[in-house]
Amino acid sequence: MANISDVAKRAGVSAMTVSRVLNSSGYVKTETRKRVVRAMEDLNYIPSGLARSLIQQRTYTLALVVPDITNPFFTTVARGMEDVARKNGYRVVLTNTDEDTNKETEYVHMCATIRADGVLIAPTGDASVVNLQLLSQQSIPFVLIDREVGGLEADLVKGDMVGAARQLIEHLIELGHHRIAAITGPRNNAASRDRLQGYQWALTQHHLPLADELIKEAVMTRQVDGRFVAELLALPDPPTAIFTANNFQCARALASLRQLGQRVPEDISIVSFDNSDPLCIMEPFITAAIQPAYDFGSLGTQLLLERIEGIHTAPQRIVLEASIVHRKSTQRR
Amino acid sequence: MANISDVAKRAGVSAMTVSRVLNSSGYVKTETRKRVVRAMEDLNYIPSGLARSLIQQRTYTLALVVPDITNPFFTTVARGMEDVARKNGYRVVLTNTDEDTNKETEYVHMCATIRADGVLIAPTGDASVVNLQLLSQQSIPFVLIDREVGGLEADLVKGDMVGAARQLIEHLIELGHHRIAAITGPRNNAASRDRLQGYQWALTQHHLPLADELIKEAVMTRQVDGRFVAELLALPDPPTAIFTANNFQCARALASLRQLGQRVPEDISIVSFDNSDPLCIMEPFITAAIQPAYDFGSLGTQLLLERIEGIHTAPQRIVLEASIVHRKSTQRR
DNA sequence: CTGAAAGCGCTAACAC
DNA sequence: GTGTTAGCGCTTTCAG
Repeated sequence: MANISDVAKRAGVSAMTVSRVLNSSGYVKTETRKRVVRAMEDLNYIPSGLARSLIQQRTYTLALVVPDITNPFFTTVARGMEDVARKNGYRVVLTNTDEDTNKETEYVHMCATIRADGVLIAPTGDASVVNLQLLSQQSIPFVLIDREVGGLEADLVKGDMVGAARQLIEHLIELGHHRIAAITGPRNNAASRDRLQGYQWALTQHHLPLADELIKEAVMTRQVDGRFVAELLALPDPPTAIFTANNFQCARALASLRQLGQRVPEDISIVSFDNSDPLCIMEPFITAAIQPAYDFGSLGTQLLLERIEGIHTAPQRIVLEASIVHRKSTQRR
Repeated sequence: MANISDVAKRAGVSAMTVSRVLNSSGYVKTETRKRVVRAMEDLNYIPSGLARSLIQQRTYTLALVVPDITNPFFTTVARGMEDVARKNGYRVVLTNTDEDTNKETEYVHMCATIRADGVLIAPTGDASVVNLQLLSQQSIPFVLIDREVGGLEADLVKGDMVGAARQLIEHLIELGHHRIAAITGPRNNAASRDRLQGYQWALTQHHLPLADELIKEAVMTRQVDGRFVAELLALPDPPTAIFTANNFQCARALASLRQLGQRVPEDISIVSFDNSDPLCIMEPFITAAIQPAYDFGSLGTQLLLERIEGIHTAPQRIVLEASIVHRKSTQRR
């Protein structure tokens, strides 16, 4: 692999002149430039990003740290990030924590090792605070997406999940449901807490009782426990509607319902979050709160780039509205 | 951000000793080591991967270049790659070409710039050959997955798509279908060609006519043209079954059918490739050829790592069988 | 067991 | 316009 002095030698100039051509900086005689360009082509020269980054103290690399790259929500975030990053001359490195705080630690460490210029991160939970501190220590700017971390002031782009959950539940209440189950994520995760809070507020405001047995705490990944639905239906006074807090929980709930011979929405209603996977247009039937995932990525990255350029100082909080999409998974009771 | 000589100074040793501790290479007195470790912790020292890679001429970074990271097939490939890479001390950088050969060129260039140690790539099509040559020029090992490139000898992991498509079509034929439509990908793409070939073989072997009007050439991404199905059904002698060549084509076909009031499988049967997205377990009803996507990633990466270590020399070809999963989208005619 | 010198490939700062 | 020198942060090589 040719390096800069190979090119310089072949063009009969110094390395510095080659560097100038490379960066279109400083003056280079047109004729010299041509000779240099020719030499670069002859040698298939591609400059080393490593050497460049080492001296410039800039890698033009951003990292995206998400809990599950197979979740359509996060792949959409990734696209939003990618687009903004590319437009600004940055690369993106994707990483996947599997909702595991230790893996997250590893990846955050990696971000430091590769000297990423900034990190967009959907933290696994409140325990992520140590990982974020690591980034701060290394003075790597970061922006949180989707999830806050208890007691941490930082740039953030999230959805108004309390409000969205509340609307979903109120929709059910208006349809006459008052036994509404919730399958949500773990409580050490701010996104889950918000969604559950919206659920609780709606019930409380409408003077409906909160029943512990109607709340199931599931994981946010694909490995959602399949028994929750059966347990709910086995209750003495079973729910007539189910609220699920994400893509996977909803899919699993639907599968369980089908297995148990329950029809949606005739026998039971269901609402969810983020159920927007175009792959599932085949059954576009879940009434859901759709968050603007692409904007999470693009706005988050813009914030991050501003941080990197050192433009503003006070942490910014961007809260985006979700849109409630009424489809066919709910029915009057 | 602390560097190696900061640590050295604090520990009262030379940079070299710190390096030895870092790499557990050479002898360091236990006591000295302790002092060094202490200093590293005090300073939150994280060594620069840039400087390290520059001198070692190894980045321990692999790249995965796929046409669509939102396709569950490729996210599964990514997981397979990630797992093997991590186990061997390598990082993975994911990139997304959107089935666009120019974007692919950019990303391949990026692989060279960051001095990736190797590349796993599902090429966009036959035109990708120039991109692969670029890699060869830069002596960056690569392994093809899923798709061959016309006239290029290279390491490869793919599925037996001809065979799998043939089986799917034969299944339909056995059910009494003889007007079978095919919605496949572009012909400049080896994977599409294989699938179409399997379709054609099956028909030919069973002495059924090949009808051009039954073959629709779609894109492989989400943006599948929605009119194909309507066009097929508008034919004087419309098909009684449809074969789609990937996830997105199948989803779009199903949506169109539903819109047109066609029931599956009562009115029309449908079979597909790779329809294994767990998110769609809600309607697990497509009879499909499921390729071992995870193995594409893991085996491909193993091959790649062997290449990087320079273990073997003759290009290896690994062809994996798909499993035909009979579900509920087909019916006797 | 530890250190000094050199250099990976590039560019910032200064000469000429 | 172009070249020289120095150094980014680390490791290799060789000395001690």
